[in-house]
Order: sequence, then C-alpha cells, then structure tokens
Amino acid sequence: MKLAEAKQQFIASWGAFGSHWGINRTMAQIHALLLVSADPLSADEIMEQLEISRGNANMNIRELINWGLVDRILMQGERREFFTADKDIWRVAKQIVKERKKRELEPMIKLLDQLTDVEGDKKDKDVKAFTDTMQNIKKFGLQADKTLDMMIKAEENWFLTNLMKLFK
Amino acid sequence: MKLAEAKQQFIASWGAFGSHWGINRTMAQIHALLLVSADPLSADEIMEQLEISRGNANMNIRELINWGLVDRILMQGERREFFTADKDIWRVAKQIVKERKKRELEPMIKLLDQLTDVEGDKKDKDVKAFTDTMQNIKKFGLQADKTLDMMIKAEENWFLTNLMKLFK
DNA sequence: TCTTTCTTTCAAATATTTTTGAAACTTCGA
DNA sequence: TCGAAGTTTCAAAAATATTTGAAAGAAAGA
Repeated sequence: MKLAEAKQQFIASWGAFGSHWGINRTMAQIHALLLVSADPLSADEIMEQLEISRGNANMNIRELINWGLVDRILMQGERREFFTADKDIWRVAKQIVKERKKRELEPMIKLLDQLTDVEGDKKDKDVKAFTDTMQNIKKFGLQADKTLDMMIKAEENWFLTNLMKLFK
Repeated sequence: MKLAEAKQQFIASWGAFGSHWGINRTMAQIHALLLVSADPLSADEIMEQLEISRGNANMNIRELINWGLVDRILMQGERREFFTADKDIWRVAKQIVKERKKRELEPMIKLLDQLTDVEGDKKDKDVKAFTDTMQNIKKFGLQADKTLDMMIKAEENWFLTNLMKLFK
C-alpha cells in the first residue's frame, strides 16, 4: 500500500472511531493527521489536506489543544502557528482518561451523592430499588475513579508489566 | 428529595452521560428507568414515563437487548412483554466493555495490521513517522485488548482488590 | 377463519450537531 | 499609525441523527 493511501485510510478510520467516543469526526481526523505527520503542520496545511474550512480547522484545533492532545509550535522565522500531536499513545490515552474523568465521571459521582437519600419509607420496594441502584453505581464510580487515578499516575512499562503479570 | 423527582433527575443525567459514550439519549434513559424500577415495565409504561413514541421505545429497547443490558420478561397471564435491566453495575460495565471491544477495538486492530507496512524507503521520515505511529497504536491496542479481556473475566472483588494492592 | 392485542417497520418530520465563510479582530513590522 | 498576514468568531447553511406515527405484521384465543 502507498503511504498516501494508508494515511488517508488511517485518518478516515480514526475519525469514525472517534465519533463513537464523543469526539467529533473532524477533531479526530485532525488528530490523526498530526499523529502521522513527521513535522508540525500549519492551519493551512491541515485545511488543505482534510479539505475543511478555516473556521472548522481553527475550532477543532483549539479543542484538541484544550484536551492537551495537540501543541502549538512557534517556528523560528515563521509568523504562522504550527501544530503537533504527542505521538506517544500511552500518554495520549492517559490524557484522554484524565479529561473525561474530570468532565464526566466526577460530576456523575457528585450527582449520585445528592440522589442517595430520598424521602420515604426505606422498606418500600420502589424506594429500595432506587437507593440500591444509586449506591451501587456510586460505589462502582468511586472504584473506577480510584483505578483511573492510579492509571494516570502509573508509568507505562511499570503499569503494564505488572498488570500483565497479575493476570497471567 | 422526593422519589419521583430523584428518579427524573437520574434518568435525565444518565441520558446526558450516555450521549458522551456513543449511546443515544433515549436508549440511556430507558436503561436508567429500568435500573431504578423495582418491577419489570411494559413498552407502554416506558413510553408513558419517558413521553416517547412507540417506535422510538421499541427501537431502543431492542438495541438495549442487543447490547445485553436489558432482558425481555414474560409474565404469567400477561400477553404483553415486559422488560428489566440487570441492576448489578459491575456486570453492566463488563457487558458494555465486551460489546465495545468487539465493535470498535477489534476492528481497529485489524485495520492497523493492514496499515503497518507501507511501500517506500524505511528511512524516509514521513514513512517512518507513519509506521512508527501505527506500530505504537497497535501495540497499545493489543495491550488494551488483553487487559479488557481479563477485566471481563475477572470477578468484581478479586479484580479490584488486587488492582488496589498493586497500586498502594 | 376472524378479531383483538401487541410488536415491528420505515418514510417523513424534527431536532441536533457540525461546517462554512465572511467579517471582525490581533499581531507585528515598517 | 498603517497595512499585511494570520487568527478567531459566529450566524446561517448543510449534514447527521433521532423521533414520530401510521401501516403492516404476528400471535393467540374464540
């Protein structure tokens, strides 16, 4: 397979993949493009390669920077900004976990806290079904939260090597 | 807080939460409703409580059944079908991981396999950037695949207890 | 077989999300 | 301060995804 074709296919697939994960297609495609580019790219190069508008490129690049997945690079002698993505997938995964934990898991746990005690007879089966489920989810959420924290802190090899040993 | 109000809030939040995870809002809301209902519900009860159409209810219930998150129940003396959700969140999480692994991670790994060798000079920096990234992602994907397999097989306490010990 | 009750389907309508592109804004050197 | 080069914004348009509801289909009892 030719390089250009392989790149195209990777970008398209990464885009589709991302869209199942709450990340929009263009954002995932820009990320994919930067992942497979040897050098940093300018906004114009990104626009051209993905055939997207300036506004769209700008918006999604900014969002990728917010997520900590892309960095702005200033090249000497260049007025324009260039962009680059961290190529280390383990760091990328940790970064995504960190952000989603903050944006989704933590608010959910906070909500469950508020919902765990409802008025009414604790023996009523409807009250019981509700509070049981809330406690169950909260317990699970707290465990997940801790586990992810540790994953974020862990070093790549140390984490994986030990996890593998544990499960062999 | 009153039970009805708490239920409403949980359903709304679970729906919003789900939509960040590639699950549509209604599907997540039906799941939430079944999670907090003491008894199985009929399609009509679901339609009424969530104020959605018959077609919408039917489609999303079917999808939840496909995902293995909801079961069809036949009640004696009742012509209609009833539906119930597994209340054990650990099992729910395992089920979701299992499905998404099959639907998303495995096809991605298969694709990366095809993309790892491209024609051209291995020393060319563009070729190198591409193949390095592909190998990196594939390696990560395979490790994630194994880890998730083990999680799926693991028993709740055993898994978490050991993971906690490992990280202390 | 016929009727009733319940379930499924799917084309059209609605709602939501994403994208465009032109105008406003910013930065920087002359 | 001005103008050129680049960046950001955002309302309107386009693309996608979801929902509706009516019609068709299935199952079961009379």
